[in-house]
Amino acid sequence: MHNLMRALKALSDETRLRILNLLLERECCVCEVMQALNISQTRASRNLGILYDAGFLKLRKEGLWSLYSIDRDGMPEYFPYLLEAVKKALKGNRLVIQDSERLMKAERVGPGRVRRLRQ
Amino acid sequence: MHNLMRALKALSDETRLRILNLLLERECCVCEVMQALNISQTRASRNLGILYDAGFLKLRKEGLWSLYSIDRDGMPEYFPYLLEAVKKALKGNRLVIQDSERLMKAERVGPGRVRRLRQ
DNA sequence: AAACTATAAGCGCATATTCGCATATAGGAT
DNA sequence: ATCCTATATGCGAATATGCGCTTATAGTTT
Repeated sequence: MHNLMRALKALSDETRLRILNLLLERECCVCEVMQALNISQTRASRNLGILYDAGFLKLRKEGLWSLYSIDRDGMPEYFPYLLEAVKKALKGNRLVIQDSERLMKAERVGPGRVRRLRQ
Repeated sequence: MHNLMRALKALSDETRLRILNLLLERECCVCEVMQALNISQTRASRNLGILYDAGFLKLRKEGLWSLYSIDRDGMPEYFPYLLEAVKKALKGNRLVIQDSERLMKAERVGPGRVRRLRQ
């Protein structure tokens, strides 16, 4: 019950739904999430952490980068139902389409350079 | 997206998950929920209302009673995935089993009499 | 070694959520 | 009409959540 609640709480937030949408496409590092959603580093990292703690994501470190992706093998057996619901509900959503488009243009550079690029 | 968030928020609460567990078995009035979960009238009513607003429940009035049940026909197409996840996750949970047992013994009497019975 | 970079975490503030108490509402009984 | 009953709602207090600012951590480069 507690794990279910944590999972549902993790999903019931716009930022985290948008992040999940990205990760349903492919593995991302924190700075790619920043760019795709156009949010701060703190916010990207925190919300990735919440999805991670809830059991949706796995983490792979590569140099300075933290690469998050959906943990299809490690998640509880009922999680795929939640992901399926999210996928269906977000289908065609304007915002998440925009995010996905920005992800394609995103570069794997850190927050420092992202900040410089924005100006 | 907003509807999805509201649905997920509605589900990410222990009281409401326990209520949903009852309604997955059968239609209930507010006072039956009170008895099964052993909670206050306010709390039962409020949380039923939240599940209702999120789109999970339908309401049928019968005299003084408000009879809530799962709105299988009226809910968005992706809701059943959420319900399936909840059902699987709660399977075997000690607390919800207890709730279900107390529901069987519950009587369709209002909070006044419930209060008297408790003492 | 020092300087730089990507990410994580502490802290404080603003907002949201939950619940109980009290009260309102509305149907039923007398 | 009044009284009783089942449910809903306004309000306030306690708690939780989200985010930005700042700083810490740890890997990389020079």
